[in-house]
Amino acid sequence: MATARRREGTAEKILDSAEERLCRYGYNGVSFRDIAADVGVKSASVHYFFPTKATLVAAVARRYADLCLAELGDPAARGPAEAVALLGEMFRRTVAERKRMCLFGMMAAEIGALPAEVGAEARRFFAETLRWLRAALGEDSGAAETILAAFEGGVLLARAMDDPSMMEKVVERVSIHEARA
Amino acid sequence: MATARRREGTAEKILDSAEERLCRYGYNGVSFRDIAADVGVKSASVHYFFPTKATLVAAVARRYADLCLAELGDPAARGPAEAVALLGEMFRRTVAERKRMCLFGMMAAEIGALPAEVGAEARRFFAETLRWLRAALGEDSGAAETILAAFEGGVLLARAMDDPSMMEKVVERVSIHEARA
DNA sequence: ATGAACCTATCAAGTGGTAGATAGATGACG
DNA sequence: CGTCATCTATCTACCACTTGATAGGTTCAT
Repeated sequence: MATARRREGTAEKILDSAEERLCRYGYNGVSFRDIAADVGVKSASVHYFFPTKATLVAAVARRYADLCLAELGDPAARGPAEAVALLGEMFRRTVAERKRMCLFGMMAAEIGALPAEVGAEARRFFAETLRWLRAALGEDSGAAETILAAFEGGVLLARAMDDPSMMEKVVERVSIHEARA
Repeated sequence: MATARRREGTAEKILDSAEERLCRYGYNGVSFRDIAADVGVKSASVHYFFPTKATLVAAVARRYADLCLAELGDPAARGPAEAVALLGEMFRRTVAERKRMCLFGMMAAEIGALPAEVGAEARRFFAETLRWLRAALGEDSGAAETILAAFEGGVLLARAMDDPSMMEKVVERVSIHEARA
């Protein structure tokens, strides 16, 4: 869901590589050495910027959450249908263009294997996204959890079946439902 | 989603432990030694029954998928609303009673880190479950993907927020929507 | 000459996997 | 019946490799 960045220093390149790998292989599928190779440095240099794996992954999570929430913007500035379409489009892009998990979808699945500080960041992301959705839909709608769940699950389905159209079907159907409501 | 078993030999105990750990920590969060300790044998004995990690995890996936699909039964034997309620109940139980991921939800997330034979088993599970749902809903409904996505995503949300009521809200809302349709 | 940004080299722990021994059950055959 | 061979399930002991992490040195711009 996160977008492009340019003119990066080593620290940002490390975050980029870590994010990419976390979204594809999960926490235990990422190693300092792989990240270092992506960036073109040695693994000790990764430790220089991020002393432990927990601090590195927490930094990735924080940057990712901030970027997503910034992209969502002010829920009051949009009607319910537009808000759902915007959120759906972010998920659709993650699948279609990046062919990877939403970072926090991955972290939600693996939460039992994550350092506590990373789990906390995941909880924050979902809480804030739900708050945003509820604000956009109207507080009494009660659809926020289901819409977010459908989008996250759509990514799972599309990845498991290796078929991005799964995600598109979900976004389309949820949008229609919400426009009708 | 899988249910209880009794009078097990070592091979079944190994599958039980592996399934439990896979649902909680993911593929790379499971080790032969941990499983062996659960069962009360040495890791070489696990290799005796399942020579490689890929064969072990594929066996877990096969058993899990077969059990789930057997529990779903014949889609023609139920109306659409009942079918959705049954599927929803299976997901609800996974979260409320086991406090873990649906195995294939986890595998969908981590699919990039999985041996090919395991990924194939995941694809089979989702394809068959969707086929079952489509048969139950009526072929032209087009809601199957979204319903399954919402349920899988509901598990993610409930785990990330450590709040089983998330899953319950999703099941409830999807059921109501489907009963109305 | 100070400090940031790297490096080399290493460590202890854990990984999947293998080799070979052993104890006990099973069964065939004289 | 006895006993010999085979099979199953388990063990101990190891191997090569990867992991996160650390210590200490080098390079280079300010």
